Amino acid sequence: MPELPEVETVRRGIESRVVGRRISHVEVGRERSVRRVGKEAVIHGLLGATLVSARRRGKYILCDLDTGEQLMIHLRMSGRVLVEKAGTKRPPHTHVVLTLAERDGVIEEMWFVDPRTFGEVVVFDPAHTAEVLPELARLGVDPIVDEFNADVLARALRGRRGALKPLLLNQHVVAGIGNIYADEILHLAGLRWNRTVDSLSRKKINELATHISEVLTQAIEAGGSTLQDTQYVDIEGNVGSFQENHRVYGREGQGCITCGKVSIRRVIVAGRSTSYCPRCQK
DNA sequence: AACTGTCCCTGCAAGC
DNA sequence: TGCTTGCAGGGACAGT
Repeated sequence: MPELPEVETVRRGIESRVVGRRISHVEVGRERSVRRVGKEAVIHGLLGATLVSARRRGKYILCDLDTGEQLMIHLRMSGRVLVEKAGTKRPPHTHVVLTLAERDGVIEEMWFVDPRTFGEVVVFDPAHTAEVLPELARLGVDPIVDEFNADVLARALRGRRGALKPLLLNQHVVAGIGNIYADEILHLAGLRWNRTVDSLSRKKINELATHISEVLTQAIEAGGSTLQDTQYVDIEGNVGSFQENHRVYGREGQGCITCGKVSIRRVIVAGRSTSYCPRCQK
């Protein structure tokens, strides 16, 4: 499922393949994908526009357009962005198609594909960001885009109650971590999902900050994680490889890579499947 | 204010 | 074999 590393990989793909291209045609096949502002705003806002940048904040991709408006793409659970030559057979659930004006004799299309339709494509005036995308202002620190270290993490966690894993999943605390990377980070940090913030020594916070940066950076380098359902692929259709480095996620019942002594256990925390080593994570 | 549980949706795998 | 059921989960929202 797309979390920060997968979204960053898609962002880089958009940056290299779509930024600088003028949009000559727009198709919206399923209105649910554009539910926030509606079909007309998306078509009218994108037609004739050129993407001038592709940024990311948490799991949100934000592109500036030369018209002054912005394009936001959120993949949620099953969203994919693909670029293919015009005329290529589109996969099922291709809900938004942007035709990119001819270049070097080739016409390409950017597809937004999303079987489960949780994802979104939004076009909006940045002057109205607070009304259209109020959640953007509430996003916490992005460990890759923003300056991120133990002090920043300590500040983000200050005053927070409850278990550590739900806090890592809370986009208002740290933006971009989802279920897979939360489990991977906690295993590397030797911390169990139910630890509370006030039980963490300064040394543990330092380690946690280091592991957040490390795991996300390494996962970006690996092109993200593609699970068995192979939902996630990058803009060229390639799978990621970080799943080969997963230490706990999806390894229930298998031996812990760190201690080799006990099996990875799985419980449900905050409605999410959670894998951990009962020996290495305290 | 900040926490937890429910819902949205489809594809896939397990079980009868 | 072919159906039903459960599971996957990001984030908004309602309820506490």
